[in-house]
Amino acid sequence: MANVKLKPIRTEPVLKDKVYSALKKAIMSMDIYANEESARLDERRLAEELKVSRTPIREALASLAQEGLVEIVPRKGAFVVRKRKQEIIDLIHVWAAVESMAARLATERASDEDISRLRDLFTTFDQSEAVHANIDEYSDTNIAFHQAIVNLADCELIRDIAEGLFIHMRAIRVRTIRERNRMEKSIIDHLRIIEAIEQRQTVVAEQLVRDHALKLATHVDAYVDYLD
Amino acid sequence: MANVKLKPIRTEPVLKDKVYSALKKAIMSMDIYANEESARLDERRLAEELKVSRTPIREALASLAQEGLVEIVPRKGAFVVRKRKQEIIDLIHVWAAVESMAARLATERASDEDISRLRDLFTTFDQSEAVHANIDEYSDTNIAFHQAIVNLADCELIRDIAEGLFIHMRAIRVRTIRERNRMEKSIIDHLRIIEAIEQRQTVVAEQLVRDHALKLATHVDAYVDYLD
DNA sequence: ATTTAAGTCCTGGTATACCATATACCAATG
DNA sequence: CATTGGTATATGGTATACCAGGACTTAAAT
Repeated sequence: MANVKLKPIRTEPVLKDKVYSALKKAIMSMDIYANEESARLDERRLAEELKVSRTPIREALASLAQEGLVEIVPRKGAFVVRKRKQEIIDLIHVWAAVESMAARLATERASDEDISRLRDLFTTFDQSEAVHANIDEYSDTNIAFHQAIVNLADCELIRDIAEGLFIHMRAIRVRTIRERNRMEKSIIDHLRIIEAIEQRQTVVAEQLVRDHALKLATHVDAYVDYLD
Repeated sequence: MANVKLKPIRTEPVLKDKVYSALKKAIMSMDIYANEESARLDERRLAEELKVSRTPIREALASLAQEGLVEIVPRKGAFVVRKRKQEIIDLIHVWAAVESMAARLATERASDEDISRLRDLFTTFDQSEAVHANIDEYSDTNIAFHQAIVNLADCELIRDIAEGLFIHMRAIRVRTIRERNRMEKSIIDHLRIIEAIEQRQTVVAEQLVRDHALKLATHVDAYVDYLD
C-alpha cells in the first residue's frame, strides 16, 4: 500500500479562530495611530455583534494579546496596542532581521518566475510621474513590495512573524513615506534589491534589505515625534 | 501632610497568566523530542491538578498555541508541538536572523561590562580539558552563550521572540552538539564572536553570528534524521 | 474470526451564571 | 461650590452547565 502524503486537511470550524480572524482584520483595517486613545474592546459588545458567547471572544483576545496586537489589563479590559516610539524602533530592527533573512532565502529558494513578479510590482507603478502625484498609491506598492519579499522566502514561520510585525510596520510606513524625500530614496533602494535578488546575490540582497529597513529605524528615531 | 509613597501594588492575580507560566515551565522542563508521541494536555486533568476551572486553562492554552508551543486540534485536544525537520530548519533561520540582529545591537548598545560577561562564560568553562570530557556541561554553556547575546541587545521584542524560538533551539542544540565535532567548531566560532562584539565590529559580529547559526541549519538539513 | 455498525462515554467547544473589582454618579458635609 | 465617601452599575474573571463530535467497545453479521 503506497503511503500517500496528505496535507493536514482543512480545519477551522472553531469559533475561537473565526473570532480571532475577525478581530485581527478589524484591527488591521483601523488606523491604530489615528486616534489619541487606543480603542477598547468590550467583550460583551463583541459577543453580541458577532453573535457568539464571551468564551470564544476571550480565547481570541488571549491569542491576540500573546501576539502583541492587544493588551489585556486585568479588570480593565482589552485594548488595541499602540506602540511607543522605542518599541516601534525595536520592531523595525526585528523586521530588518527577518526581512533580510527572507531576502537571503529568496535568492536560494525562489523561482525566477516568482522573482519576476517583484519587478512587475514596480513597472505597473509608473514612478516618474507618480513621484509627485500619487503618494498614496506608492505607499500601497511599497507595502506590497515588502510583503512580496517575505513571501518569496517560502518559509511559514517567517511569514507568520512578519505578519505580526507588519500591522505596525504598515502604519509607520504610511506615515513616514511623506517625510524627507523618503519615497524617492525608497524607490532607488527597492530597485537595487530587486536586482540583487534577480541575480541571486545572496549576501548583497540580504544586506540591502537590512540596511533599507534600518534606514527607517534611523529616520523614526530622528524625526518621528508624533508617537507617545 | 506627608505623602506616603506606595508601589503600584502587586498586579497579577490573574489565573490565566499563572496557568500560562506553569504550563510553559512544565513544557520547557520536559524533553519535547524524547518520546515518540507528543504529550497531550487534558483540560480537565490540568484544571484539577492546578485547582482552577477549565476557563483559565483554555485561555492559557490559546496563548501557548499562538506562541507555537502547543497545537490545538479541534475536538481532539491540545498537544505539545514537536517540530518537523523542515520546521526546525525554518526556525533556525529565524533564529539566525534575530540573533545576528541582537549581535549588531549589542555592539551598539551594550556596555563593556556586560560584554565582558560573555567572555566570562567561557573562561569559567575549561575548554581544553572538557572537549572530550564534559560535553553536557558545554551544552549548557553553549545555550547560555546564545541567550547572553540576545540579552545584550537590550531589546524586549528580540528577547521575547528569541525565548519562543529557544525552547526548540535548545532541544536541537543539545542533540547536535555531539555530532561531527560540532562542539570544537562551536567553541572556535564563539570566541570569534566574542572578539567581534568586544571590539564593536558591528558588521563582523552580525555576520559571524548569522553564519554560526546557519551552520546549524546546514548540519540539521544534512545529518539529522531523528525528527519526523 | 474478522469486520462493521451502533451505542455509550469521554473530551473539547460553547454558553451562561456568578463573583469581584473598577468606575461613575450622587449625596452629604464642609 | 468643592470635596469626599458611599452606592449602584458595568465589566472583566472564574466556574460550571450543557452540547456535540470523536473514539472506543461490543455485538451481530458475514
